[in-house]
Amino acid sequence: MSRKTIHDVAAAAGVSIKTVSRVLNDETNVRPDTRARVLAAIEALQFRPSLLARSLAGNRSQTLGFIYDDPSVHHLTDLQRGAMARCREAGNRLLVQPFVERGAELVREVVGFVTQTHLDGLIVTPPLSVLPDLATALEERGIAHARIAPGDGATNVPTTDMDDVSAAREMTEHLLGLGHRDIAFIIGHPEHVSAHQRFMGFRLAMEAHGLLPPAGRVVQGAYSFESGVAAARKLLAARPRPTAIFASNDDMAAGVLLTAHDLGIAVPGELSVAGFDDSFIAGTLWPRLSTVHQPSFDLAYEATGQLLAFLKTGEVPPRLRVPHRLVVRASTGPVPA
Amino acid sequence: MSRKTIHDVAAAAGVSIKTVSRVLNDETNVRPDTRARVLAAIEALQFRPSLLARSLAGNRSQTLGFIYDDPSVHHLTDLQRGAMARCREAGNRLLVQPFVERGAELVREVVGFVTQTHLDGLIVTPPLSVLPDLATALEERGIAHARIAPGDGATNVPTTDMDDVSAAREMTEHLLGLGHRDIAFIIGHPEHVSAHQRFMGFRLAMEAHGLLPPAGRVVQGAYSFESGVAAARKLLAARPRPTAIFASNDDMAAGVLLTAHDLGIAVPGELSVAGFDDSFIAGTLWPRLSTVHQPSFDLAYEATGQLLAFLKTGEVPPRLRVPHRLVVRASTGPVPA
DNA sequence: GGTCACACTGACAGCGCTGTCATTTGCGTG
DNA sequence: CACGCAAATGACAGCGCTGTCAGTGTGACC
Repeated sequence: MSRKTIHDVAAAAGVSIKTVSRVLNDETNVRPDTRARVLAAIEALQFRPSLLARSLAGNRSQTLGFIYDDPSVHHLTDLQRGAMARCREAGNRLLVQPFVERGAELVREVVGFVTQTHLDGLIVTPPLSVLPDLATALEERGIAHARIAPGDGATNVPTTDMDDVSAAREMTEHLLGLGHRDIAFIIGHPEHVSAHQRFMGFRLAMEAHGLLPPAGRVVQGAYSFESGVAAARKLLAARPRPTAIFASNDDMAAGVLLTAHDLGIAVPGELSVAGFDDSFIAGTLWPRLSTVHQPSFDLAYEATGQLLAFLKTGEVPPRLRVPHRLVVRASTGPVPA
Repeated sequence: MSRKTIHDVAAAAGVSIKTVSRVLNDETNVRPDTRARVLAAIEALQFRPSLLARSLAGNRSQTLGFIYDDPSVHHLTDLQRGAMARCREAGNRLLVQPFVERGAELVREVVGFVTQTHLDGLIVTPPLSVLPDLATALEERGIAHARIAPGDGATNVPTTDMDDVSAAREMTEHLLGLGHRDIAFIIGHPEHVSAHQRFMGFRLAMEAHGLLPPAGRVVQGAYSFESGVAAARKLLAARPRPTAIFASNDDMAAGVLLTAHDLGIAVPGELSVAGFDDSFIAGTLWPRLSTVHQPSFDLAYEATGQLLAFLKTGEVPPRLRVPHRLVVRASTGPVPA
């Protein structure tokens, strides 16, 4: 089948290609019966306008880029789904692309990606969203983008995030409320601001109760399942053991849970375990994981919506803070006697 | 920044745009020093050719589509990663798009998607890869595509799959070898051929031992975690209980495991649980899940490679069967006394 | 030194659309 | 019924490349 073009439609409808173009783009000043005739021709020919030609001529590609470099599978999947859903609604496309480089090389790659593919804008997910040189480069070049969870500090681009500090504090208070005092904490990947913020929330809550996380009770993780296992091994080898472990995401919490089971430690009888994210995995673990619901899908959905709005109006919407909520399930319980 | 074009480069290098184009496309018949001059100009201007213009003029978009409609998160993620990795290597882009429609509507949507975006080809994942009318439509319209796990039956397009029947048989034999006779089975989503093939493998192995799956021991699932929970509830309510449950993917097996824990049934002491896929989740569950390693990543990686090769040579490579392997971990054990 | 072949280079059309601007049409008005 | 004006429509350039084909330079050879 040779491709149908706007010329075929124009010929079939007995109008000029420009009129077809007008109908295609829902422009005004087309008489209803002309429009109907064109529509009929489009339908009859099964015509689909070429997005390439459209983008090239119109200087808008109706395509957004989604860039990531995330070690946590579930969180990322949800983000991608959210961005894609919003794009679909708006009739846009989403081009997903991972970037593992850093520094000048990353900037080159990303800018090249945008330039080559005529992207209208970019959804920048953590940890890429925190990199200052990338942010600067994008702004300097006038590349529209939305940042997801870039940390505190004002941005002059559409931004969505959640309150990681408060969320972590709430979870810590939940643990404290259950009587725990010796609470261990597994920090997330240091490149993510969320890792620092969650740790901050934890410390704030502890301090509010006059507690300091004792030496050896705070372990560096990397947001991956494996790093959760490694951290748990270390923490659970100590004597006395902490009575609770707060892992700063679900994937790491899953590692803690598994390790506890391996060591024959009852959860939550002897050890409470808390996660963060409420990703798919949280509900599949046993015992079901107490966690903080992080609306990853919404975060990306809203960011995409904001970016689209910005593209249309040119106005930067105020930072959107998506609400979280504590989800207490079965993995946390009263401190053992 | 206004976009740099091939004209800018041509002017800077003191050659015609066509020569720049030649250098860009690694064509022959460019004198080395001319080439060097052009390359230098490209570098100096940080020029990136527009893929849109290229595709439009050259009639090749260097972009593949990846279409899916999969209820199993992990399997899909791995497929996408595989396809993306292969595309990257080849300097292509991958446009990921879900399709939930069926029948004529699906065909319309997919064909429209390909036409609009000038896709060079399509990676068709299960269950879309089994739909006969989609396959026919794509072939009729000459849309190059690779099918992943489309089931038996010859195809005249690049195809990759694994031997689901044998794999399920091996897992069943593993269970039989542990002394289990009363083995329950949870079927996958009926739209996927793999669901039928895995069930077939199970039955074949049982029959080889003179066993028939007793009534009520075979339950329909849908490849989702929730369907695994529902199926397990049903199966574990029966008296006597089966001594083993073979769920035809990991997500459902996770549901079984959780349900067993909820009911206080020891795994593998009182009940063995087997999965299929060896997805991310399998290693995070407790006890660690015995499963069949399905190389989802490779499946998509190879399919993409085959499609790319087909696009280049026009020759349909023979169907590629990616090897699987039984992964015995901790969730299966000897039949209880 | 002339000829020829071949490596190299460039001019130009055109991919399928949209933007700009000119032109035509339709309709109310005096 | 001519006139004026807004609505409707069309002609045409051009987005940034590649394909085609014609043209130019260069060296080998007699």
